Order: sequence, then structure tokens, then C-alpha cells
Amino acid sequence: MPKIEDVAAKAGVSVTTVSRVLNNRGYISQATRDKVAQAMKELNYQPNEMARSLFRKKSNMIGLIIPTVSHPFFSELVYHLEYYADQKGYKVLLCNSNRDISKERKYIDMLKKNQVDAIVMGSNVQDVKHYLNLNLPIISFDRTVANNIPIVTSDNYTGGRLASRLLVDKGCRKLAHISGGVGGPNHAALLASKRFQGFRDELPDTGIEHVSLELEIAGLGDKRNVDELVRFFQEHPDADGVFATSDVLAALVIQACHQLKKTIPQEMKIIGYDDVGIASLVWPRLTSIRQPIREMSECAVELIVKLLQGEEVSMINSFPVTLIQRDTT
Amino acid sequence: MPKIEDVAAKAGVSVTTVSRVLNNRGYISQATRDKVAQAMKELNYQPNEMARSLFRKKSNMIGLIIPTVSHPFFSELVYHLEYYADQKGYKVLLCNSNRDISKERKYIDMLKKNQVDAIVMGSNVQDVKHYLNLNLPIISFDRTVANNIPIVTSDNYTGGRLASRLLVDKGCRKLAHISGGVGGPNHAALLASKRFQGFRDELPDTGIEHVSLELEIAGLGDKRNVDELVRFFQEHPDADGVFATSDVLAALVIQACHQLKKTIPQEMKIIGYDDVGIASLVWPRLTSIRQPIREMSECAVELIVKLLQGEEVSMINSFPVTLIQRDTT
DNA sequence: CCCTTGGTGTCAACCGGTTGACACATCATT
DNA sequence: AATGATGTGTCAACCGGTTGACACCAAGGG
Repeated sequence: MPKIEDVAAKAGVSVTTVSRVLNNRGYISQATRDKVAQAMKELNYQPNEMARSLFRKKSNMIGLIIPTVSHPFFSELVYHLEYYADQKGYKVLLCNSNRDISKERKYIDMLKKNQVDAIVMGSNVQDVKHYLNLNLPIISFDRTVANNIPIVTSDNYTGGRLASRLLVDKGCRKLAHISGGVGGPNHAALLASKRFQGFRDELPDTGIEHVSLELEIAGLGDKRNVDELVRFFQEHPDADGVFATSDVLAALVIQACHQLKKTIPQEMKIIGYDDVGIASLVWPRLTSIRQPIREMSECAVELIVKLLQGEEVSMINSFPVTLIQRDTT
Repeated sequence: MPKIEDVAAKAGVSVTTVSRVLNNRGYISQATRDKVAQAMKELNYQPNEMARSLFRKKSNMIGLIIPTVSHPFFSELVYHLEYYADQKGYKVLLCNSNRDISKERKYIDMLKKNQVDAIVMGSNVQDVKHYLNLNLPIISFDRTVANNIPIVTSDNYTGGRLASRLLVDKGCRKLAHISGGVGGPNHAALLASKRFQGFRDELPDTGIEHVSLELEIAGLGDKRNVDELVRFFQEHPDADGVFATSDVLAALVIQACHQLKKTIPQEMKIIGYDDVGIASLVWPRLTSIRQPIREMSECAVELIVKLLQGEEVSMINSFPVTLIQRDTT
């Protein structure tokens, strides 16, 4: 690994001069600029960003903690986040917490030790204290943490309302609400619970009944998930509409329906959430509430950039959701 | 951010002593060990890993370049890779190249500048030269790069054979091979082409004909993908078996079949590849050739650890594939 | 009483860069 | 001839740690 010293030697200039061309400071003639560029090329020199970061006290890295990239919602999130981060000159350190609080905490410590400039939290947030004394920007994705931590989310409440509104309009008489996270239960901090709230708030005047099931998701392909759904629908044979809090869950519901020989959408209408890739890969194609993941990711990166520039940002950044009608309703 | 100096001051010892307890070197009494620990706790001190890395010339970071995490195969890969990397004390810098060669090259340079200890390439590898002078370990995932770069892969050839064998055994008379990458065409370096080879090599004695389609994948949800498949099957109405080179493609094939009112598996048998989550989320559940992504990821991390310890590793690390029979065949 | 082991401190160099202060040119203007 | 902009070099300090050399002292054993 050549160092700046080697470049200086090869170019026949001083280290300071090389540093000057590297950072575009002070006066440098075109001639030496070329000499230095030439030397760098010949040596295949890459400045050591660690050394630079150390001095600048800025690593241009952001840490991303999520439950698991293997869930399509998060994989799309990570994709876009990395894209925009790269655009702004940031690198992404990825952490899968599996919703394990202790692992989460370890990751936070690790990220801090490694001098990331900011953290994006897309995972649980049970012990708020741990997040507050971190003197680095944190932003939270779809979870409330504390009121001094900016959050980017989408309009979960309206999402829930849209979903039940649609099911009601399509003539459903008894609705089921299926929730369940990836590797752990939902809880109040998870804004997704607002979906349930919205879902229920749309029902009172209609006199339509609803039942609810919280699945402990075992792993995407695990057959137990479907089995549990089948059992649930056998207990509630009159349910004719389902709101699932993710497309993955909705896909499982479709499986259960096929197994129970319920026709979709005639005997059972299903609506998912997120509108990730699989929503249009299952059959029938899933009606879903779309979260604008791309825009949300872009917003997250912009928030970070602004925070790092010391600018004020709004604490709540909520994006509208849209109902995407396909074939399951 | 407290520094080691602050800890030393608070504990009433020298910086050297703090460093000694931090690194477990030399003689330290339990008493000072405790004092230092106490001081660290009170200050919430975290040693600056950048400074340490700079000195040690080891960052404990590995760079991961893939086409896109949003593809389920890669999202599962990334998940497991990060898991095992973390186990071994490594952090993962994620890069989505979108199969854009120039972006790939930029990422490689970036990773080098940032002193990653190793790179895992799961993306394209058009210009081999660029990879050779990098004086850091590279390992390649399912792609051949150069013969001095270790590769972890699975037995694509057998995978192809298993697939066509099954279709033949199930009585198919005309097979279709559907390939197509994420955001770019396949090419020879991509070992997946061996799947096609295996697929064909199983056919000669059977006298079974096959046709082939290479999809330019537009984006998972894009309806054009299905349209093109529908057109293809209309051109080949007698095709009754499909081998798709990924489960995502297979899911699209299922869609096309539903659209064409072809029953699965009666009129059309379908087999996918990878056996990722969606294989069991679509209906009918997809028969697929399973790649052991977890084991492969573990192997990748182990290779890196060994290479960094200067150990010899085998250049080709191929894993067996398994046929997972479900409902589409 | 000497020697060893344990325990701690001081000091300086190092990792690979960046930066400010300052000196000293050269060259074009006024 | 004096002035100022341009261009480059030297030097030292700094970012936040690590490490080796060495000195010093106490306690315990032979």
C-alpha cells in the first residue's frame, strides 16, 4: 500500500504539496498537479480514508440496524438507503439485530466505536435510555423512540383505514386482522400498531365484526405459519376479509385460503401491506397498501445529511400511503 | 467523546496503563483494572476503533458487493453473511452495484480506500485486471473471476440436471428454460450458465425438445415481465415444463400460466432455483433447487478469516444442491 | 542482601494522513 | 523598486490510539 510519502517521492514534491492537490487547497500549478496525478496513477495510490477520517472526525459511514434484511420490506429499504447514502458520499454498515435487544445494543456500541456519523434504527427500541446519550445523530424508521429523535414513517393510521374501508366497500361481513413480526412480537412503539387502530376505527358505524390473530413468524418458508392460519380460519369460518400487516403475511393467508379451498376474492378478500415485490409475484396478485419505501429512504438520508450539517429537521416525517388494487379484493 | 486520556485522568493512572488493560498486555493488578473499568463506565468510554485500526492496519471490515439486496437470493445471502461476519468480529459494508461495471469499480476503489480487510464479490466481474492488483483478499460468490481468487458456489451443473431430470420424469414433452438476471444479462462468467448446461445435458437421449428465453428483468413488480412470458408461451403452446433460473422468475412463470389458464402442475410443470422464501410463499408452492445459502455464507466468512490469517484455502468451494419438491411439478 | 516477579509510569515513535505557520522563491503589476 | 499574487517547501502539531524501551519500586524467595 503506497502512502502519501511515496507519491511525494515519485512526483518529486513534498508531502504537503501532495496533500494540497488531494484536498484542493492553496495554490498549485497545473504542472505539479499533473505530476502528482501521474505519480498517484503509477503507484495506484488510494488515500487511506481511515487516517483522513481520524483527523477530520468524520467517517462518512452510517450504521443501519434492522431486524433482518431477509424480510422483503427491509431488503428494499436497505437497497434504497444504500443508494441514496452512496449518492451523498456515505457508506452503509449493515446490522441485523433479529429484534434481539441485547444484540441491538451491542450493535449500537459497535457502531459508535467505529465512529459512524449517524445511525438509522429500523429495529426495536425497548430501552430508550441507551439511545439518548449517544452524541451522534440517530433517526428512526417507522418506530417511535423519543421525541428528540427524528422519525421517518408513513401514514399507518390511514393505511389501516384504507384497508378496512376497501374490505367493507367490497361487501365483507367479518374481518380478520393478521399481524406478526419477523422474529418477535409487535409492541406499542412499533407504529404499525396504528394500522390496527385505523383498521378498527373504520368499522364501528358499519356494525362489522372483526377478529385478530398475532402470528409468531417462524421463518418465511415454515409451514407452521400456514397451519396456524388455517386453524384460525377454521375457528372463524365466516371471516370473509383479511387485513394483513405485511405482504408476506398476506401471502401466507393466500396459502391458507388455497388450502381451505376458499376462492379469492369471491369467498375471501385479502389486503396486504407494504407493496413489496412479492405482492405482485403471488397469485392472485395482492391488493396492498403501498409504503413509499424509496422516498422514505431518500428522506432518511437527507435527514442525516442535514443533521450532520447542524441544520434543524422536522421530527416527524410521515409519508402518504396508497392503496394498490390488484386481484385479491 | 471521551478519549483514552480522559479515562486515564479519571482513573488516576497513565494512558499506557489504560491501554494495557484495554489490550490485556503486561502486568496489571486487579485493583487498577477495576479503577479503569469504573472510569470507562462513568465516562461511557468507547475506544476509537478507527485509531486502533489505523495502527493495527486491520479494520475488521469486509466489503460486500452484490447486484442488489432487493433480490431475495442476495438478501438472504447478505443476512447470513453479516451474521457470520459478526460472529467473527467483522463488520459488513454493503454495496449494491446494480451490475453496473463502473459502479462496481468505484465501489472496489472505495472499499480499498476505506481499508476493508477483504471483499466479497457477488456481482459481475467483467474486467478481471482490476481485481488482481488489489493486494487484499477477494473471494467471489458464484462467479468465476480468476484462478487465484477463491470462489464459493454451488453445484450449478447438477442443479440443472436435477431440474430437467425431474421434469422429464414427470412426463414433460417440451421444456422451456427461462433465464434472466437482475438488471442485466447473464454471461459466461456467471456460473449460473452451468445450470443451463446441466439442464441440456440431461435431454439428448430422451429426445425431448427445449426452447429458451432470456428475460430482461424490469423490476420485480413490473407487469412487462409477465407479458413477455405470456407471449413466449403463446409461441410455444406445447411447452409443458419450465426450468427457471431463479424462484423469482419461476413466480413470474406461475403468473403467466394463470393468465394463460394453464393448470399447474397438470398442464405445466415448473421448477425454480435457489429455494428462497418466496418459493414457499407463492401458490402453488414452488418446486425448486435449493442452494445452501447459509452454509455458503458461512464458508465465505471462513475463507476470509483463513486468508487473513495467511492460511491456504481451496480455490473452489462448491456446495451440493438439493431438489425440493413442492406443488409445481 | 540480591534477584526475580509484579505493577506502574515516562517517553517517544508510529499508523497515514491534514493543517497552519512561515520562509522563500518567481513573476507580473503598479 | 516595491507590492502582491502564485507556487512550493520545511516543520511541527494533531487525530486517538498502540507499543517498545526503560526506569522505578514493592514484596517475596533463596
